[in-house]
Amino acid sequence: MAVYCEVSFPLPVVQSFLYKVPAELKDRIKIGSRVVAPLGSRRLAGYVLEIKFLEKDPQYKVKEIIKIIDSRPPIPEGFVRFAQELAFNSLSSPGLFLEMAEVDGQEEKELIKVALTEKGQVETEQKNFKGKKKEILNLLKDKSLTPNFLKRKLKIKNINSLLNSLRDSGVIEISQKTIRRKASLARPLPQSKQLTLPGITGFRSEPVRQILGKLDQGKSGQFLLFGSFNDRLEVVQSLLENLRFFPSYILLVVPEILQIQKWEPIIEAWKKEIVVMHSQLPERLRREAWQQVISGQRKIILGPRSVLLLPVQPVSLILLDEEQDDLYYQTEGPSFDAREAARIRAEEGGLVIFSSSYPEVSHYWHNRERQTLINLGGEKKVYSTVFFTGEIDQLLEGEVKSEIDNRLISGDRVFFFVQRKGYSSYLYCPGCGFIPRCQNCQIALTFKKEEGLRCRYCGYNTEVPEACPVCGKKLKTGKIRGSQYLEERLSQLFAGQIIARLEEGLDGQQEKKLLSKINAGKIQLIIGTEYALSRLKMGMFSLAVIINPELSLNVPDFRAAHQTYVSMSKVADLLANEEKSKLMVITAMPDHPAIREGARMEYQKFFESEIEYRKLLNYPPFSLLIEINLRSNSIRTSGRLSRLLLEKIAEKFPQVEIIGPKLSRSVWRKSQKEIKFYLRLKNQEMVRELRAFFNNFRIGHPGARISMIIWE
DNA sequence: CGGCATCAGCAT
DNA sequence: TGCTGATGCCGC
Repeated sequence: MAVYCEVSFPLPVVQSFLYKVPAELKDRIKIGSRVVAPLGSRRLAGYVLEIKFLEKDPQYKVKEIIKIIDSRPPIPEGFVRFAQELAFNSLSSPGLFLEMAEVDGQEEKELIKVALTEKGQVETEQKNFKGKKKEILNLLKDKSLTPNFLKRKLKIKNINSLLNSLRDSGVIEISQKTIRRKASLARPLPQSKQLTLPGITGFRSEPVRQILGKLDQGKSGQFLLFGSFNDRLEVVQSLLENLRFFPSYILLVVPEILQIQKWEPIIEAWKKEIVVMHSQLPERLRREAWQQVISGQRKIILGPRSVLLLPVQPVSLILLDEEQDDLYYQTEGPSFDAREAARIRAEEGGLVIFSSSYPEVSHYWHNRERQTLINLGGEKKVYSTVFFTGEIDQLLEGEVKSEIDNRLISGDRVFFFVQRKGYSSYLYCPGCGFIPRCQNCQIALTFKKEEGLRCRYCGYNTEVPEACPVCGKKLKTGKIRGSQYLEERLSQLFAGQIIARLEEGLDGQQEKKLLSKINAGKIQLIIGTEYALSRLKMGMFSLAVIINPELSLNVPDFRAAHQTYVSMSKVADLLANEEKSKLMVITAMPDHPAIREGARMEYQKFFESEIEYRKLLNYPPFSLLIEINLRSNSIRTSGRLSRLLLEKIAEKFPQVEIIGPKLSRSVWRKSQKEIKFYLRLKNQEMVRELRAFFNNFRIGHPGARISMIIWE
């Protein structure tokens, strides 16, 4: 009987590979070992998922492991299982997640360098080559370079075929050497004397008792902590106090690095115990932080979703703050849903606390049903709300203007929340109210003289109709007032005032300057889109004006109302907690629950009406939606794949309803198109089967970049 | 992902 | 015929 092992590589290849373990490595190989193995013509570092004993080789030919990298201990088996489960759920490879878990990087790296040979020196002088080859040789004249550098510098797609042909004609040589780095050694967590929890103390004792009660019984589980940010912080503070001497790690997760600053009170209070970790930390600081973590000196880790992939054990508590935030699943790099990752990690015996002032609607519903909802009560903020249904131009000259004038005189800041940057126009029929809409997304098409009608969501383009297709009248242009329009109007009305526009497209420097001027009170009028909300401090405004929030109800997504509610509440959060604080909403739909309750921060009222709507339309939580995204460089390949995929789903899962597909823009690379569709399921039952099906499909089509998000 | 084969378009 | 970029398949 020979020893074999299953290896996963950090490549976007879902399947693992079987290797034979040579006799001399047999005793040292473990689950979680890092090994070097031949794959194709390459030698690659991968991770051992499984060790097997087989009588003989399977059908295909099996290669041997080259060596074990044992400069640090193997990754704990529990963590390997976590990576596997997460990879299965994310249609990704365990190896990719395990690689992300190596905080201080690989200790061995292959460095490839290209240099001219003597023959090459001569031939370059003689100018024997043309085109790209000539350019490569010229660059190599005085020094050797890496293939990647050449690729970027000369914008060559297929650098290796060029280099290989140059090497074959003997003018260059390609050398390879391994770079070694010192690895940090993980030590076991120092044993603590305290093994059971102490009597619960602290201000927020009731919810804390509820949470810790479960932990004390060694059970895993989850809670939804609903309440204002400050109330939630108090609970966290009390949890940390009670867990202070508990021998386990605590992960505090925020949706983006920017949000870490909101946690300053906790960071300050726990200076000696907490560590902040994220990718933008300089290399040296990150290593230092990691040392403090693995030595057990600091057991509270605060950071973005990547902290969920830190191989620390045991983890007793994971807090996912602002759990409704899209950034938890829409981020660059291997895609995974942080909420799911947190849930899986907690299966080893930890607790997950999802936390928010405006939880995702079905999440709230499920937790209420399961009685895992911890309700700290809504916002208790003092401010007044006014709704206007009129035209913004007139309002800006009348009531709204005098209000703004007052604030400017008393030195306060005023925030204007707009839906988009720039301008945009649309067409409508003055006779019957017809608006040309996108045939895919059902949202109003924007109108530009030069390019006609275009969908800002999927890019669908069409010509301007001569007349209204319904009643034959001539179409008119309507205008949506974006940030640019507003800036122009405000600068006319408030001559002499500096106006800041905080929106996508600012570079880091500009943004910093603007923010520091705003914070210093030098700029009092601030216009911002969604982008501005997480960058401005809470409570720094005395007046906020929300302009046409109903536009965001238009996006073709069943979560549109909730997202509108969230951004309205976030604007309200920017107001100071004072009698004179005022929120003005200019909208055509003052009675829509998302707008009415969003402005007042009445989450539960919004929830009650939204849940009715969900029930009516059979959206989650009353059905389960799987959102599938297919990404590719060319629409043709992804189109072909999506057709194939949908055909197979229809065949294998006839009871599943397919919604879509439609074309949309990638959130991260806006130029990249993706194909999106939804599958509607009655309940959880078939989810695992569908996941297996998708993973299988990926093995058959390794080029396909598919991601899936489950809304239940 | 990266290596490798294959193909089409284009310049010789 | 050879160069070059694009596309697709595969790895144990």
